[in-house]
Amino acid sequence: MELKKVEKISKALADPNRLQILKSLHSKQTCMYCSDISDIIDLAQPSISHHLKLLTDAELIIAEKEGREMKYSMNNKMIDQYVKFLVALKV
Amino acid sequence: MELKKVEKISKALADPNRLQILKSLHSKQTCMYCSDISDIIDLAQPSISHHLKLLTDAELIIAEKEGREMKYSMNNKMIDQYVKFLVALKV
DNA sequence: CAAACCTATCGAAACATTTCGATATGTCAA
DNA sequence: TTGACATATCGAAATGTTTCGATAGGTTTG
Repeated sequence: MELKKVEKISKALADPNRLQILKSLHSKQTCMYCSDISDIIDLAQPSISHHLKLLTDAELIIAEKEGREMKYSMNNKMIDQYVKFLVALKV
Repeated sequence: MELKKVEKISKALADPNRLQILKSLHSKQTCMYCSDISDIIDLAQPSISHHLKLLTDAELIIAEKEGREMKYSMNNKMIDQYVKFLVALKV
């Protein structure tokens, strides 16, 4: 994995609200809608949209349009790749 | 691992210079001194000191005083803990 | 089609991070 | 003890991130 990509993923993980979103996605064991996320995180709608964009751009989550809603799900593959890089970093 | 700690480690990993330091620590398969790091990274001395502090505070590297030099080495255990958190995040 | 709804984008304010020159602190060597 | 060296801290400028209100762009429902 490119350092640039590692940096992007690390940045995406470096925020309490975004970590909370990921934890919720995990605990729900399924996808979530924007409205679900509003219930969990105490931020205005544009802020939530912003955080979801950063997570999506880092490909940590996958966004799918479903009617007028957006469906978000965890991208396990990207976590695996990131983890692989980290493990390879060890001496 | 606490979310606060995950955030701190992620922040520490979210910078190209700090990633470069970690990669160098890995490739050298050993500890490094500040001066070694100056050779690799094109930043002023206070900036390098700052980056090393963030990595040390996140416990990704271990700093030891050795005479008037500082010796830095990778903290594999912290990487393991961070990785464990990430893997547990998957659905 | 119009109104209601969901999400994204814009612009700006608040806040955090990065960077460096200057300088302080601690350590060794003569 | 003094001078040279290694690293840390301070203060400030530049840059990046987070947040929100306002508003725009699609989509569904009546």
